[in-house]
Amino acid sequence: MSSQNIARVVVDVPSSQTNRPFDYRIPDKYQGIVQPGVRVIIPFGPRKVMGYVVALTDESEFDTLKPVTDVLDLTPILTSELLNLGKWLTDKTLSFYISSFQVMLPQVLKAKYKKELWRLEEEELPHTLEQLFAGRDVIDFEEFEQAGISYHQLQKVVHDGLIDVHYEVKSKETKKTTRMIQPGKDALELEEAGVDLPKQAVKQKEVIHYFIENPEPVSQKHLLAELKTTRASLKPLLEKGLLKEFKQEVYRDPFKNREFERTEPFPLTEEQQAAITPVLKDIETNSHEVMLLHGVTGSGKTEIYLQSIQEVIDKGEEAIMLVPEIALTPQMVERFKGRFGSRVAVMHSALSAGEKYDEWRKIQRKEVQVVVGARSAIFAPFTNLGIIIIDEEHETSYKQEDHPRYHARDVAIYRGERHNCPVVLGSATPTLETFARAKKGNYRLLTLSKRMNDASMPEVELVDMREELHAGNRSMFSRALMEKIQERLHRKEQVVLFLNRRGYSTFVMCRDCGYVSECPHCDIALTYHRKQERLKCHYCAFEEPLPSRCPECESESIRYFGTGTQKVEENLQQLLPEAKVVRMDVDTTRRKGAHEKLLSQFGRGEADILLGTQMIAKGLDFQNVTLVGVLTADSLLNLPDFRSAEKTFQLLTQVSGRAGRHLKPGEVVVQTYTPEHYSIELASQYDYNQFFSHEMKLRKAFQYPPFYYLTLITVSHPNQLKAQEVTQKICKFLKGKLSDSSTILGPTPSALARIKDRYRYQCMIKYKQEPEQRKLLKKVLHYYDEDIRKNELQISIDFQPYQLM
DNA sequence: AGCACGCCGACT
DNA sequence: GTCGGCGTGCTC
Repeated sequence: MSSQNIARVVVDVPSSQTNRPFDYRIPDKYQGIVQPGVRVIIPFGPRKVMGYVVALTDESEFDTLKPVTDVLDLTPILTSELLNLGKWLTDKTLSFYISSFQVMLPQVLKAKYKKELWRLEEEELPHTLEQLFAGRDVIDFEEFEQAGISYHQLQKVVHDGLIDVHYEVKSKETKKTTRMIQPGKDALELEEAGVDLPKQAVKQKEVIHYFIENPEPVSQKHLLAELKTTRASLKPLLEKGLLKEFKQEVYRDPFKNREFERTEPFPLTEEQQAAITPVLKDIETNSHEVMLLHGVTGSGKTEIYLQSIQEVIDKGEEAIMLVPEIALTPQMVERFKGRFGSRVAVMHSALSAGEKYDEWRKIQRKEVQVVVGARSAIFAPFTNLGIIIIDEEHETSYKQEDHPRYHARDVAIYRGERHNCPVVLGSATPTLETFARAKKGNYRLLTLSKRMNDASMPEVELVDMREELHAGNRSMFSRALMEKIQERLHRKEQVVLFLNRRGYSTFVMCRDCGYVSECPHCDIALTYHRKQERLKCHYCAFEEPLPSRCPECESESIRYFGTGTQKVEENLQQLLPEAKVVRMDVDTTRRKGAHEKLLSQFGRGEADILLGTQMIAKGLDFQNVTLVGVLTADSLLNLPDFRSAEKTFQLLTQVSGRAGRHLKPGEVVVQTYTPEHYSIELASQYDYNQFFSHEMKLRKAFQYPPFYYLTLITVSHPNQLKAQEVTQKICKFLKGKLSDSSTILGPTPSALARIKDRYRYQCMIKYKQEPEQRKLLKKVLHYYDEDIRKNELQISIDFQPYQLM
C-alpha cells in the first residue's frame, strides 16, 4: 500500500470554476486523521477556506502542493455512501459539489468566515491607518472597509510586512457539555480515605459516602444539589485523585418537558395485514423494492409504518421516515416517540440550529435507530438502513426549490438500492407519476380501501357559489354551510374551515378606476398586511404604507380585496358572535410553538371553529370534529399549472379526511364556482381511480408527465430584451440538438415575468428519452459562464419541476 | 467567490 | 510619472 498522503478536497467556493477537487498535501501530524468525509481548512489562493475531503490519493498532476491547514472532524461527517450520493446529486441536478454536500448536513457544520487585519510591527503606520487601529493589534476587516481608506494604502503596508490580512474560518459547531464527576478509586480506598479526613470535613465525607453507595458518574449539578453543597467540597477530593471529572456532551432535548405515553402495536385488520406482509418480507430478506401504499385517509397507514419500523429495529437496522413539513405536528411526533421512545430523532425546521445539530449527532453516533423528519432527513447519516418511508408521497415540499433541486423520493430510491431495503411511498392521493408506475408494475401496489373502525368517508356536499350569488347571498359563506355550522355550535361539536389562500392573497384595488397596487420591482400585486397597515411584496423586500387615496385617480374608495384568513375570521365573528374561532395561518403561527399551542387549544375544545390554510389540511385528528368546510375549492384550479386539477383533488381529499374519523359521523361542505369540474366532483365521491384515468387522458393529450418528462429553464436578466434573446438562443440550440420526439416550448415570459427588477423568460423541454440532455445543458451553462458570473444573467435549470413559475 | 495582475485614462 | 477604474484569469 502506498502512503496516500494527498487529499482531494472540494472547496467551499460555489462557482463553476472551482467546482472540482483540489489537491493538498497531508502533513504528518494529520496522517490517519484526514480521510474521505472529513472537513478541513485549506489555503485557497490568498485566503483560507473550508472544504470536504472526497478522496485520498498518492499522486497529483501538481508537483508542489500546499498542506492542509487544519482538520475539523476526527470522524468523517460524510459516510462514503453520502459522498457518492453527493456526486450523484451534483450530476443529476447540475449543481455544485459543494452545494450537494452542504445540503446533507445541519446548518451549524457550515463554516463561517472572518477577515481581520493584524498589526505585526510596532513601527508607525500611515496616519489614517494608525487612527483606525487606535492602539489595537487586531481589527475587523469590516471596520477598514467602512472607514473608506484606499486599498492601495493597505496594500503598501501589507507589502512592507507591517500588517497582515488574516483569514479565519470558524466552524460554529456548538456542543453543549456538562461537568461529570465519578470516583477515582474503588470503594475500599474511598472508605479508607474517608476515615483519614479531618473531623471538620463533614461535607467531603458525605461526598465520599455518596460515591461508595453510587459509583456511577453523576453530573456535578445533580451531585451538588443532592448533597446540598458547593464545588468547594469537591475540589480537595479531585486534587487527591479520589474523584475524577470529565465533560460530557449533552443534547438539547426539544421534547424535554413532555411525557410520551408508551403505545403498543395495534392488531392489524386483514387489509392492513395483507399490505404489510410484502414490506416485512423485503425487510427480512434485505431486498430493495419501491412500494406504493395507497390507502384512503384514516385507513391506518401510520400503524403499518410503525410496525414495519419495529421490525427493522428488531433486526438491528435503521429507519428513515419522511413526513411533509406541515404534517410534522406534535401529534405525529408523539406517535413515534410513544412507540419507540428515545430511539427516535426528530428533524424539523422549527427546531433551533443547535437542536437540529444535536438530533443529527444522535444519528451519527448511532444513539437512535429512527429518524422522523421533513425533506432533508433523507440524508440522515445512517449506515445500515432497513427501510425508508415517505408519507404523503404527493406533497410538493419533497422537492427542494433551490440548489441542489432534488426530490426526496429520488434520493430515497437511490439509498434504498444501496442499502438493499424497501422504500415505501404512502398516500391517499398519489401523484400520477407514482400511481402510473405502480400500475405498470415498476412499483409494488399495496392498497388500503377501508377506514379503520369501520368508519365511512364523510358525505361531501358541493355548493355552487354562483347560485348563492343569484339568490342574493353575497357573503363568502353559503347558506348550507352557515346552517351546518350553527347546527354544530348547538350540538357542541367542532368545525374545521379551510381556506386556500394561494392565488387569492389580499391585494389593494381602487373601486373607481380599477388601479391595483403593484411592486415597482416585480410584476406582482402587493399584499396587504393588516397589522402594520402596509403593503408588502412577497418576492422582494419592497414595502410601502397603505395609500389613503388612489395614486391614479385620487379617489378615496381604495380597498383591500381577496379572502385572507383575517377577513374570513372577521366575517365569521360578525355572523356568529357567539362562536369561538381559532385562526391558523402564517401570521398566527410565526412564533415558535404557536402552532402547537393553537392546536392543543382546539383539541381541548376551547374553540368551536378552527380556521386555517394549507397547514390544517394534514394529519389533524380531532374526535369532536364533525364538519369540514372548504370555502373556495377552485382557487387552485385557476393557477397556470398543468397539475392544478391533481392538486385540487389531493387537497379536497385531504381536507375531507379531517372529519368524522371517530365515532361521530362527519360531513363536508365544499363551496365552489365550478362544481362540474371533474377534480372537484370526483374528489367529492372519493373516486381516485376515476380521477386517475380521466387526468391521464389529458396528460397524454397535452404531452405532460407521466407520459413525458419535463425540464424547465428559466432565464433572467435586468434587460428584458437580453433575457428574451438568450432564451431564444437556448431554445434554438436545443431544437437543433435534441431528438425529434422531444418538444421545446419557448421562449415564453414566465408567469412571474419580473422579480427584483429582473425579467424572466422560460423554455420548457418535454421529452421521453434524452440521454444527452444534461451534457447539452452543461454546455449552455458553460457558454454563458461569463455573463452568469457577472451576475447579470441567471439561468436556472429544473429537472422534473413542481413549481412552474 | 475573492483576489491579483495588468492595461488604460485622468490627475495631484 | 502614479492613482484608481475595470476586464481577465487563477485558486491545488
